[in-house]
Amino acid sequence: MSDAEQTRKSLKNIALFKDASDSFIANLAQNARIQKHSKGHVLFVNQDKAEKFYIVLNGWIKLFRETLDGAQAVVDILPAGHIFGETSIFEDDVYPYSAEAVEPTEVLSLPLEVLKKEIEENPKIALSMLSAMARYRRQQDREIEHRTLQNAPQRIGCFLLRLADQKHEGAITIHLPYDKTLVASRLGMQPETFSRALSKLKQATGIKVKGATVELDSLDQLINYSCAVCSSEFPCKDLSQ
Amino acid sequence: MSDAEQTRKSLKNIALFKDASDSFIANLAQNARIQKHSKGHVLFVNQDKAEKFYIVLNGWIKLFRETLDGAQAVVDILPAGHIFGETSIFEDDVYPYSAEAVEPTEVLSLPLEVLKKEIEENPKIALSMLSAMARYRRQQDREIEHRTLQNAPQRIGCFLLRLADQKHEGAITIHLPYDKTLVASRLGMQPETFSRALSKLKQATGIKVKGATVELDSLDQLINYSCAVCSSEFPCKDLSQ
DNA sequence: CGAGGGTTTGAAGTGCATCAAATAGTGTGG
DNA sequence: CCACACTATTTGATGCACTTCAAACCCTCG
Repeated sequence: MSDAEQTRKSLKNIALFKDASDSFIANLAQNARIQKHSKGHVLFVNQDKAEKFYIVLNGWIKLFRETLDGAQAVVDILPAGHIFGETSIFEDDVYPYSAEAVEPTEVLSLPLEVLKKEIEENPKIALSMLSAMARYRRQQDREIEHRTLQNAPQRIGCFLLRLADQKHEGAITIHLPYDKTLVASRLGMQPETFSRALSKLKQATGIKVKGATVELDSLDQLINYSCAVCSSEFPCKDLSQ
Repeated sequence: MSDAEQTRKSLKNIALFKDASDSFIANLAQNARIQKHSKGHVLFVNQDKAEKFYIVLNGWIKLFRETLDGAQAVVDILPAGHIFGETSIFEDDVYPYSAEAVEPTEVLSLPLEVLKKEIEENPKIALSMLSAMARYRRQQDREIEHRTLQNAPQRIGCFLLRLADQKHEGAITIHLPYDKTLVASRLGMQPETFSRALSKLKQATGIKVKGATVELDSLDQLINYSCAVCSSEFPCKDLSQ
């Protein structure tokens, strides 16, 4: 697939652009650049002046904020097809977090200016953006709730459930999408805590863990364990995109 | 002041409506109802069908989510002039949290339908709403970071700083806006922890606490203590509205 | 095979929660 | 104005969850 084709296809798949006009997509595509980043590369840091937004083509991007003494809080970890940096339009044109490739990663880089203009002129896009923001907001509310009410093993169980096909019946195999260390930071805990909490979850629910794969006889094992301490009914919707 | 006057004035003061047309404000005002709620009254619960949004006229509204076993996570505590329930337009028309008056409280109740229509038809309002959502998003990101990186005394210090006039030089007196128990839940900790953490903060920074008032010789005491473990530079903007 | 990261395990410490009880503060009716 | 009831707040004692530091183990890949 040529770069131009890939660009157009990637843009079309973004929920934000589902009502976008072809001319807008074409305009974006024309200004798009594909960037390849190696593991550990930092695309931008918190408070940088924002001129681009991005779409992940493959690999993984970690969004995070960090303090002077180096402690970091992971905001999110994004797979292919996800967009980031787009909200800076409304935030003094600076990024509200830092972004780093945690794997060799390709991203599409696009000018915020073009998006900004379109949002101001095309109500449909503004509405799509509002939906996206509302969805993100719900996700964040849920995240805060989880950090407050769930303990480490329960948070892991909840994370696994969101990775699984939630309509699936019977036995399932789940693959962790990235390093356990990274999952730990995504869930706001230390790698050691993650390791121990996973053992506890294993013992409490009867799931089988082997390296990066997790096998369940049924989702109910996890649902009973994790969803009891959550205000959302299972299945909790995937709000990530 | 008559109810009609108060209604109009309250609407005009909402950031979301700063670019609203007079006819829209008039339309909203016509459909507005003032409700008085006593302490403890629950306006709606998480997942209720959403038909109204609200503006706090006086008193305090607690937004929260709770699990089956009664544990609750406080999302926010809103003073006069704040709006809530408005995002349900984009969320399947259900409320994403429960709302309770924590004091005798008056709210303005307004039909979501009218707002929804206006957002769809008036790009200016859609943009205002986007700004509001972006601001809220930043606030949530910060909240998650604080819960991850700050300990209890630091979170209290940060909370006090946000209550203070951040440009003020020299000595300041800060009044806690509501019950210490409520502040504790707002900060995601137990009342006992709050009490002990406040003592620790007092001892570490030299602030003076007497009931619900806190006296500082200067903001620097708190800034050094709390902002060291935060990714935002002081002064961190008030993002609440 | 050996180096280096990721992962697990152990031991010890810290922070917060929990349970229980004392104390302070507030509003009430007498 | 006082006594009482009730709630908010503080304090103490204890336990659990998570972190931290250290070391071992495992896996992968050159």
